[in-house]
Amino acid sequence: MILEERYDPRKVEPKWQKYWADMNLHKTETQMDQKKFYCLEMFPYPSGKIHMGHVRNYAIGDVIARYKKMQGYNVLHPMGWDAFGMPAENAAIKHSVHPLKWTYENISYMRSQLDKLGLSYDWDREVTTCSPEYYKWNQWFFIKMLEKGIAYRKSSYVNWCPSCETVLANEQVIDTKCWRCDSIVIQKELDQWFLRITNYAEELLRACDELTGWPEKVVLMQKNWIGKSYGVEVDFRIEGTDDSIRIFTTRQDTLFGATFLCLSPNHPLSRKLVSDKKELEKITAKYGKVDEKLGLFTGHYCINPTNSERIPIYIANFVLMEYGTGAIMSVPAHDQRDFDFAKNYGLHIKVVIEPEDKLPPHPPLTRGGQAGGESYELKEAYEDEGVLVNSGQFSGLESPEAREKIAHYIEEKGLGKKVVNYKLRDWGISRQRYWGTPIPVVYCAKCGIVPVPEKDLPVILPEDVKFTGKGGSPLLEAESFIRTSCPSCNGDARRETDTMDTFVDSSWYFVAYCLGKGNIDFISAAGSRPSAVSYWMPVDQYIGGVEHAVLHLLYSRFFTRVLRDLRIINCSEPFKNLLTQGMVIKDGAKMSKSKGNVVDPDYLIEKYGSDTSRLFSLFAAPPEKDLEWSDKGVEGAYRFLNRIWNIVFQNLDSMKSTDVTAFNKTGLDDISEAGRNLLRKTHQTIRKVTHDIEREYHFNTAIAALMELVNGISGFEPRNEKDRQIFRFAVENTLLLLFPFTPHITEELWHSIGNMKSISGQEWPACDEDLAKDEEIELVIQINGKLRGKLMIPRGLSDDEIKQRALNDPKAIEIIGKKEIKKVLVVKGRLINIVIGEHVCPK
RNA sequence: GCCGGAGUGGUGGAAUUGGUAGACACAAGGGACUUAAAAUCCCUCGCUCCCAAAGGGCGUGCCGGUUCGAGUCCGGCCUCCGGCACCA
Repeated sequence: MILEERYDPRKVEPKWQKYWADMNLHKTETQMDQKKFYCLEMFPYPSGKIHMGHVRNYAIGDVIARYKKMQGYNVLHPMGWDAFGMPAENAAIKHSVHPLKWTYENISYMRSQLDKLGLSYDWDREVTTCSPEYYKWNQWFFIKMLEKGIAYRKSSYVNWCPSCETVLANEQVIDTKCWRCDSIVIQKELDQWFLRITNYAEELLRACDELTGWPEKVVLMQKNWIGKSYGVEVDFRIEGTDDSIRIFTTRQDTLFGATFLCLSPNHPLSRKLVSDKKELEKITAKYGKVDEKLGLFTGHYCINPTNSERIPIYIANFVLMEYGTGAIMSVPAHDQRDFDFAKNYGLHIKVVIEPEDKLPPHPPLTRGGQAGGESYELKEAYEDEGVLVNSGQFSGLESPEAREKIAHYIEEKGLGKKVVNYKLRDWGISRQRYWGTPIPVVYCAKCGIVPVPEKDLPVILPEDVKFTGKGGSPLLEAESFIRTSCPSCNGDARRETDTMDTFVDSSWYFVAYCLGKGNIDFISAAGSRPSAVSYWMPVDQYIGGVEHAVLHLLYSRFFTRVLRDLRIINCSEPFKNLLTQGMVIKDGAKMSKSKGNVVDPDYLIEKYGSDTSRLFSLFAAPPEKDLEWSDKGVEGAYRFLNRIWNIVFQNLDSMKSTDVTAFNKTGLDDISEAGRNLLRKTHQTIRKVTHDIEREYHFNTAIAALMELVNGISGFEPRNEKDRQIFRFAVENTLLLLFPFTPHITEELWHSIGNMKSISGQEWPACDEDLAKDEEIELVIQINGKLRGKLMIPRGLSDDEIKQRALNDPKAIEIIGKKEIKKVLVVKGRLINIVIGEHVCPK
């Protein structure tokens, strides 16, 4: 092979991309007897073109995949398309292009972009979520969940634009207004499908502690999202009726301080207790509005079961129906929201907790004030824990103990019970949209809701529909789709027109990759254990943006458990290790079209090639941190690759004629000092690069180490045969170590020096610790902790010898003078610290 | 408000368990080559005192502490970023 004088990535990169494809080098087989590594990057939404965030994400993944492969793992490294979603539908409305066409054209273009990046994907395993072959299994899982009671139907609220007559996603509601027509968005009640993720709340929470390969931050976010809390439910009898209101609280230590009770406007009792329905409607309309705290007195009272006090019942817009019991006791002295509310409506404020120290900054609280606590003025609620007062038999206890005792008392007296609550809600998956997986049920006048039988799956999403952007989902107009017969009674029936949330698609795609294109089949797999899935799962390394820290990752953990319970999979956690890469920033802000600070990957690849683009993305910051884009930095990366190219080109003849296989450890005595240094540096670099990749994938420092090695090589002039061997050894190892980062140029140079086989099949270099050892070390001399000198000493001196040398150092002698030496500390291989007194030694 | 994370040269970032702060780059300045430029190569590059060198002082957001020794550990602040946000 002939090496061009000048490095031209436009020639080099397509050549090797074709070579790898022709050789089928990235095809992966399931081989049960081989150690495996499943490397996965979050698949993209085919929005049109890839952006720099993708480049970074996939460059990181590709380095890991190629590195693991060189280490002898059987690596699964797949890619696919998260292809259902709203932008396709928006494009249809705006540009009259069918979502299917739009999506597949985008996929085709983006696929070519990924190929240009030289990513080592096994495309035989590609998944496209909008293909019937794929979404059939969304439907099948849904049916299975329906059978198991995990999928269910209930009424819920959606964002609704009255003008467009359509449902809006949260991100389409901008400042309470419709994104397209600026109408005020209202809440509309609809029957929708839910998945009972809350069944798994406890398991998902507990297993968080086993996610040791995840960033702590993400684990914490998941825990907070699940939001477990311990408390009690207590019944408050409504005066003059047989009804009672059940409230939930975590602060039962403040129970004696409850001076009123609040119901959610959506609470079933609200309609019963409020006679003025118009007022109730007003409050209901403001339900969930964060800025206003509104209340409505019901005219009814209830009895605080602990102290028999009669307290008013209010309806309050800020009480959530979805959490706890939809009713709360209000303790204005110890909850700021209740405090504000009480001030607003002139309600009693009764202190039942005092701070233990009773010191400012808390407002002065007079112990034993008159009953009701009106005798002093509070400026704000005291929300911390403390000592109970005005709490009957519990007065004098501290909050934690009081909570235990009061909870026990409540259970004993039959007033309520201890409960655990979670913030996690069931997952609503119904979307009133076209471009998604049809939910496979039919509605029959006689039989009600009937699931589509497995044999009739998939329910195909019809193509001939109209996109107007008005009047809800285009499926509502698709008569031939809607009209069907009931699978149970054969009578006329209507299909469900809602489609599934696209998070369903991405909750199991990593399992689909294990089976491969055309082979996804869980029917024959259920109950048995398909070898491919059990071999590959879990994903060993998952890489993606932190924006998916909660939803996608939590849904995937949930789905994996459902699949486990269906005996399709034999692990509970889908992702063993997770790397959340930082954003790509330019001029201090996230790249976005509106800011005009985007860098176009196509332009970058055309100008510098993908190797340079990859190298810079990996060099400029460690993967988990944000990456500040720098055009100049890209130039620097390009320059570095050029330097390596030039080194190889300039030494081509000598390298070709040097047999590096004859090079070994024997006969090193006659090597020149420069040769010895380069050899040592090479081994040290092997060690450092390996170490940095292993330690949290710190590619930036690994690349820095390679730059140092290249600096060493370029300053080295071989003078004899041994030198030439070392030179070639150093260059070959540079190429091997650099290969996962910049596969094209290294493959080119690898072949140019006479290697016949692909560099991708080579083993990862091993460091020879003997050869990596420094012969001399630099001894740092500190006096009283301050750097005062440096000394080269041979490796392996004893502490005493080191002390002698340091104390004999002229500079040390000068500074120490006649002062007393109090202590001498030797830190092996690093430094010596001589501690001396302030004054001249008296002796 | 609550929960996280981060503050290091002109810039991006290094510094493995407390042990030489600023690796490696970028930018800048100077030089070589060239008719010239680009490219390439070489040198300088935290601040400061000193004509300069030698040498000294200061320096990892701020204040204090522990230690022979602190970017790293502890306490208290400040600033920025991210997540959650009426969850009772």
